[in-house]
Amino acid sequence: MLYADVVLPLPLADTFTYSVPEEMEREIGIGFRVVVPFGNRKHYTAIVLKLHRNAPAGVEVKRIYSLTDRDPVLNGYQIRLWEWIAYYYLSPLGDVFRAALPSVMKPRNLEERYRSKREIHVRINRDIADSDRLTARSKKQAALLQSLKRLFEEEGIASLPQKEIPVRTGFSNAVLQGLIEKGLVIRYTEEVSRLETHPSSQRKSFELNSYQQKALDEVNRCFEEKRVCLLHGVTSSGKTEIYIHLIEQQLKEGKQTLYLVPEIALTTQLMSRLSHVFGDQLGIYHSKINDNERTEIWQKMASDSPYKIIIGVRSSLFLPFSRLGLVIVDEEHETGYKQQEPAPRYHARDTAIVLAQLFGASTLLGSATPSIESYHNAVTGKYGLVSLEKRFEDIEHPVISFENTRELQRKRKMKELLAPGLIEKIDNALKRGEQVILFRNRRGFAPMLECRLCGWIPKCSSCDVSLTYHKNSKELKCHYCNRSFKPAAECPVCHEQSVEPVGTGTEKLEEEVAKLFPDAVVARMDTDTTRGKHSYEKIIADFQQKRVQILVGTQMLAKGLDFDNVGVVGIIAADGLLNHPDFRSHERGFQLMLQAAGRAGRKKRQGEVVIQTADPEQPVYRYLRANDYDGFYRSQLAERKLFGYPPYKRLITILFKHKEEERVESGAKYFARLLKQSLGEMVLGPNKPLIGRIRQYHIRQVLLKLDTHLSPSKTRDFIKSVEARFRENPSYRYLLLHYDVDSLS
DNA sequence: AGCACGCCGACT
DNA sequence: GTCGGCGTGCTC
Repeated sequence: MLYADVVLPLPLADTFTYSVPEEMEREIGIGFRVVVPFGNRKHYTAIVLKLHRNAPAGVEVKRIYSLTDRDPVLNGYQIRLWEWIAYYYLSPLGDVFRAALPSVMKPRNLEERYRSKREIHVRINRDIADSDRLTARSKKQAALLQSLKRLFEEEGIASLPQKEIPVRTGFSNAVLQGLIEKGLVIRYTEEVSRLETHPSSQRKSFELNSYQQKALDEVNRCFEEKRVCLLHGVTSSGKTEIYIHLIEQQLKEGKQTLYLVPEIALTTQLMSRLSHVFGDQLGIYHSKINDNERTEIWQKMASDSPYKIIIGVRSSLFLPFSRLGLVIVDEEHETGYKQQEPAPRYHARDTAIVLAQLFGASTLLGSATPSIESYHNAVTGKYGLVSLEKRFEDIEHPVISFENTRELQRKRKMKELLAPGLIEKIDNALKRGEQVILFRNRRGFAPMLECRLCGWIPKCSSCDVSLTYHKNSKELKCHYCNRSFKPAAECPVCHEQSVEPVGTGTEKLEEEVAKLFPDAVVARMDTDTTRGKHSYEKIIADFQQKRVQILVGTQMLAKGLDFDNVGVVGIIAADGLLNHPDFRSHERGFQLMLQAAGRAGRKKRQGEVVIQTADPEQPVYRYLRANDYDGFYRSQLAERKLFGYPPYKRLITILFKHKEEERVESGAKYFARLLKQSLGEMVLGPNKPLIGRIRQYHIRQVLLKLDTHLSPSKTRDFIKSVEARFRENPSYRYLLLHYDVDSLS
């Protein structure tokens, strides 16, 4: 008897064994989908991971109900990737399955399944010879038949969708109907693809300039020795062109490329550029495409004529590549690459490196502001490093200047939000016919107190992070040590009753700007104004086509957009970017400001960037002014070393949830105690997180700061053994618990 | 996850 | 007396 071990799309770590009906034995294989009964009445789509002849002991084995496909949906590489993710991110294999496949590919009942799209087509009936006689009394029918013949011949096609006939030929449906009734034209249903096709319109890629060519050569040389290479290229240095050349090399070798982009809507410019070059060899897999389209991309990838290039977000890692040669992770520092909820909480950049390794392929990480981790890996020689410092077409770096808002406040020189110096620069830019972008971050999700005079923000006395203001309890809380503080109404700097909660600010900024520059058209871009499906593109297009002179918005504006007429970029409340309560806040603030600054610049004139801050002496601004990524990196690294963060430690956050607060509290304490027996000081907490209760569930967290020399597999085995011991205690058996490996905070 | 089984309280 | 609440256990 043949047995199949299958994985189910449920949060279960184990596989389940089913017997293979005899008639299925020859068709089934590893990576095939099957439908299996599970539990008393349910059927699930499962995937075969193993075939064997060992009858499992002690359980009644059920039969596989049906085989879903004639070919496997997964290949061996995918299965190994799933297993790695489950192991490394401490998540059940079933969760990996759920994350990997589009949901129509794992239907929960027998009726619901993927259906191909059908269209009514018409074609000419070639079997009828005497068409002239049949249309002799109908001029229009004869003419339509002629024009159809011509159309088909010109375009080298055999049929057209019926609904396109009136538009393409100018004849009404009634005329067509006449031809159909006479049997001269045949109507039939055709299975069509949902995927857009876009023939390449630009056969050749651009020539590289000498700097780009040099960088490309270096990347290639680097791949001879190392699997991973970091391309550190300043904004507008033309990284995309280098990517395109690398992809072309892969095409020549018959290899596939995966081009990962962060989960942001701002990649439309990039995607259309790539599809111009690569046409139908390129598959696009982003968050807006629906499940049926995903399924068709998947099927195409599993077929024998797969896409050669996939550009996509995080989940495109799971597509069934067969000859992967290169993975590009663009904007590798973006935190959106880390999946937060639900499990598996994987990091797409790190998973991409593993995927590439499975194929013996190379990985190129690209960023203007690399993550501290990646840059560290490059500097220490684990990755190769290639720098690209010249901006494309000799656009110069923008000049960065600062406005000290605390000083200006004191001298009563501030307008509401804008410093006089910035107002003047905006005015000049507008007079020159240039455009302006103003950023103001939205702080709503982490409310703080702030001195309205000097911008002072209360910080935790032992953790050096800003405190979060809790309206309900009227308390200030520290995310890290969980201490709470009483808010002082008096600012310790100004000695005045000037400390107030701060809210969001783009609307206010828009108002002020509109008042100051009544002749300019002002637009705002934030989550409120981009709710509609195309509102986003519209705002961008309006700005690009210069119908808008001043664009006000949140950080969503900073990423991935290329404009060519921006004279001034203003960052209004820069300090707010740095005061998020976690150890990456300076890194993120720095990256964001540098990216925002990158929006400034024109072909002829140097762009200007104005940063408004209450504390221009902060080191991060010093590095920003000098455009000194390296210095910033070193300062961050020193801090990370001091406080025990990556790359010096590996973080694993363990979250506990239960409806009874005492139960989570004691459970988390018990778990931490068990961990401490081996890991000692590396175990921190449990702490009550910032949001201590979600949906009736109380939460506690334990943070592991693991030494990097510890064996990852032994550590995982140990954690799992602790979990098993923990579960032996009946009062903790149903405590929910999950892991976040390489957690971001 | 999702379902059944089982043990306790408030209802026709 | 039963209906149904959710805590507990299990699914090949």
